[in-house]
Amino acid sequence: MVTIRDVAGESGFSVTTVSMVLNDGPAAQRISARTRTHVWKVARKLGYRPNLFARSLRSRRSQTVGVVVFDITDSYCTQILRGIENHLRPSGYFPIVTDLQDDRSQFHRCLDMLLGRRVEGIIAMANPIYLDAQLLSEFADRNVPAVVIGSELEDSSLSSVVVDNEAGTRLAIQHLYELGHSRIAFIKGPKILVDSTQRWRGLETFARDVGLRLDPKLVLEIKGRNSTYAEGCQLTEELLKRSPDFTALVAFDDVTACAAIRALTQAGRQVPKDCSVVGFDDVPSSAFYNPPLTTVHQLLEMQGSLAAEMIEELIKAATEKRPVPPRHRKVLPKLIVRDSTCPAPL
Amino acid sequence: MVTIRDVAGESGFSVTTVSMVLNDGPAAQRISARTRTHVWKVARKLGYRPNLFARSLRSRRSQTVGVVVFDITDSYCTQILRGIENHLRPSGYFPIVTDLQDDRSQFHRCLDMLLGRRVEGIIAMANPIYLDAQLLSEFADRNVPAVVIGSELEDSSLSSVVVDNEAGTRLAIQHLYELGHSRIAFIKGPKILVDSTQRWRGLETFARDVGLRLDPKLVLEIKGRNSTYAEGCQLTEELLKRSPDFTALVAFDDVTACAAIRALTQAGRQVPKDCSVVGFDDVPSSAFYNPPLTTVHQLLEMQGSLAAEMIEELIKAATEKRPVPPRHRKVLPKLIVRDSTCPAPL
DNA sequence: TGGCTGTATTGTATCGTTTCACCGGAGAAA
DNA sequence: TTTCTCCGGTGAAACGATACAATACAGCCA
Repeated sequence: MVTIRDVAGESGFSVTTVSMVLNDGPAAQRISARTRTHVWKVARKLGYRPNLFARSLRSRRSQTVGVVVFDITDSYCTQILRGIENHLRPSGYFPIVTDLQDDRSQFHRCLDMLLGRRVEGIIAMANPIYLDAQLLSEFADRNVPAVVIGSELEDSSLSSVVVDNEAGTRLAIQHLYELGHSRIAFIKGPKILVDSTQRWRGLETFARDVGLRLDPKLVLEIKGRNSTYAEGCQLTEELLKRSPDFTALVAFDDVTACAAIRALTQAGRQVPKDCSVVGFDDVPSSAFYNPPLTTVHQLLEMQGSLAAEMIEELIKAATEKRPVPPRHRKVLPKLIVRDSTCPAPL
Repeated sequence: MVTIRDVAGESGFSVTTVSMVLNDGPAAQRISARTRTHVWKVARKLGYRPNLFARSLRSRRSQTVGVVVFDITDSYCTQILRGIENHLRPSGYFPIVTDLQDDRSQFHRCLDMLLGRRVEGIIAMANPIYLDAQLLSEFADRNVPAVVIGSELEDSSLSSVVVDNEAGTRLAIQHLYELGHSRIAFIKGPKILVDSTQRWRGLETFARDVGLRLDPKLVLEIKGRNSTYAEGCQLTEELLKRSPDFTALVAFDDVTACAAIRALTQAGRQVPKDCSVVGFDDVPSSAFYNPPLTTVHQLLEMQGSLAAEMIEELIKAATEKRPVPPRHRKVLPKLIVRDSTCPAPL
């Protein structure tokens, strides 16, 4: 293994000079251009790779950011991850990922792991079921800059990035309204999720704004802690039983929407001809559903990118011992129209 | 930050002793039990966390394994990742993940990243389109133990883990055969993938074994470099045009199978009543398709786990300068029967 | 000549561990 | 008594980088 000392020896300059040149920081400007190019050439020739352990040990900077995902097999997490990574790369930070595996109790282990590896900041994806305010307050305790994605923390000292749920469902119902639907059924999300309330509010306010009546008989709610395919099917069957004359359905999310389509198909109703369905999230498989699903797309990659940008700011502020107030950003989703919606039957 | 020196001072023992005790290696056996418990107690009391940079710098061991995924947003990769992580954790290794982002040209960057972080071994997920033998030979050049998942490398010096494709498709066609189907259509995978050949061989040999005739008119092949929903639809339409009397279809993979179901539905044929469909891979969304898909499940988590086990062996061998021959393991998939298959119409 | 300035470069301590050779003393063997 | 052997533990030198203060030297003015 070739060390900085080897480069120094071969180039005829001191290790200090080599270090300054290779780091290409402000200090490198004090070194003459001739020396700089020469040192670079020698380093390249010898195939020098700085030892990150030595570097981090001395400089007390790890150049890493910890990322806590609640389930690495969930595309929600990985799309965000993609955004984080791409944003972090140019700045020289490296993401270190730990997976909660949908298990709240692993949070401590993950956090310890990251702190043990001396990450300079942490980005956490908050499945509200697993990651609550109490758990998140640990970040503050440990005195590490942190950004949370997917949980609104207006009152907290943590920064956050969230999707604008209300705007999203407005897009969804507006789309159906413009297609001429007026008998619309709804499956609301579980009460414990703030997303549920926000998404519902978007539907309600739009309906009020345009004077659309929402029939309470056509509104059902997921009882479980989170949405499942099975419950989606079951609630749809219940809706059909209650009042089979609806021509469109807005589901809390894509899982529920797909389940609804399945149940409608099973009941002999064709989607979208007999009933339009719209979801929320735009999970990757929704584009290939039978039929392809009209849904609200969260810009997950962008959310990751934003979070990365914010954590970089926080880290910079922290190293300069400059206090910064937490920031809260909300990203606007957009409607993706596919084949699960069509004009209302006359 | 509390260091080992603080623990030494507080406990009254030397740094060396503390180090030996806390590492709990063979050397710790030379220290009396009284001392050991005392040191542990002090370390816990002070909240001591060893500095991994210092440790790795001195010991020349990073306790990390590099993982190269070809696309982090692909559930194939993340399920394997889950298996790797769970296997690695108890042994104290930490996986460091880099993402090729479906871009072959990023391979060098990823590899450099990992080697720069001094990983002790590498596990690579081989999407054969992006990761070929030529690229993989780099591992050998860089002299780092490596295991490849998803690419058969019998002749190579690299170790590998693969799914038994042939056994998988045998299960698929056997299932249809037992349901009474004899007019079966097939969509073969792209020629450049070895998986395609292997999966086809499983179908052929089973047919030969039971005396089932495969009509060449009912066999189509994906022309693109990899399977897509669009081409799956198109090929299914072509099959229907050629000879609409088939009662079952075996697709190369789940994407193709879902596309086939979509195309069949569009053409007015109900699945499974008019035509059974079976896929391969069991991607998570297949369980929620309309209808839920019968498919061949690859034990991805187990594949990851196996790869992790193998890399640990290789690392151990390498540190002991003991040569080990590459190993090649093949895991048996299993059939998951859902609602896209049913007995053949009489 | 001497003193001053600024630029280009250097020497050395240091980060927090592990490693390796060594050591004091107690008991056993000679 | 002397020598040996363990046992239980220690001191100091790495590991490979960065930080900081210091220095050599050329150029310039008085």
